[in-house]
Amino acid sequence: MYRLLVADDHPLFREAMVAVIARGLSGSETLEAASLAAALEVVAQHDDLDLALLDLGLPDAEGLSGLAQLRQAVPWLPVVIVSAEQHKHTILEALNLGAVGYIPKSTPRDTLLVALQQILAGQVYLPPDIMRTGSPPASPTAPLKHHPLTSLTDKQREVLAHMVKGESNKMIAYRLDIAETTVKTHVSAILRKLRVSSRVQAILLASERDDGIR
DNA sequence: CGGTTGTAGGGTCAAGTATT
DNA sequence: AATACTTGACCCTACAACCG
Repeated sequence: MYRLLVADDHPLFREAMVAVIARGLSGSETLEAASLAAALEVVAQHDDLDLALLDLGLPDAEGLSGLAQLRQAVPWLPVVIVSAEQHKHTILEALNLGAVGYIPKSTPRDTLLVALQQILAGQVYLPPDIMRTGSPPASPTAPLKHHPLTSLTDKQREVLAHMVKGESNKMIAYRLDIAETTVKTHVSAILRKLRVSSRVQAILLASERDDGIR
């Protein structure tokens, strides 16, 4: 079915992840790595991997450098970060480096399975509670009038508000009674004005300044 | 399905010109 | 000088076609 790589230096957590995957994604094969070097070795030997779960605390990788190295080695392989850290800027940075998701280690087993299924289906997973609360923004004292969100038009803010709710372009088009292509254009403009490269990053930015889109 | 590019219609505003 | 009209630039919105 699926072939996944779990890269974590804690054997107990690694084994727990393997057990959860075995139970929830029956028929899947899980490979293990206790270090970044081992993970790079595994991905070099297996070009049929569907997903890699990468811990940020690997002994031979500092912070997100492990993700960067993995992405550089196998750009085709989707990588999801599994970490105890839940700072929003770290998540944003991981997404910038090409991660397809971010799963906190505190995630319940069932939620973890839903997240993995979502990611394997080609979607991006982010924990909703982090998107709502998260860490303070990089410039907490920056006045709202200088926030890039204020440069958005009313319609663009309306579209962004629906994006924050997790709605697809198709759903947003239905809600606003406009064509889907129109929504896409708005999204393009939003990404350009917010200086981000994906809708997920725009959503994270918007959720930091929730009042800025209302 | 998400995103980009090109095109078109409509609204706004400043600048120029004509009229009173 | 004051007012009204015209013009052109610019922006927003919407859409189709296309790509990955």
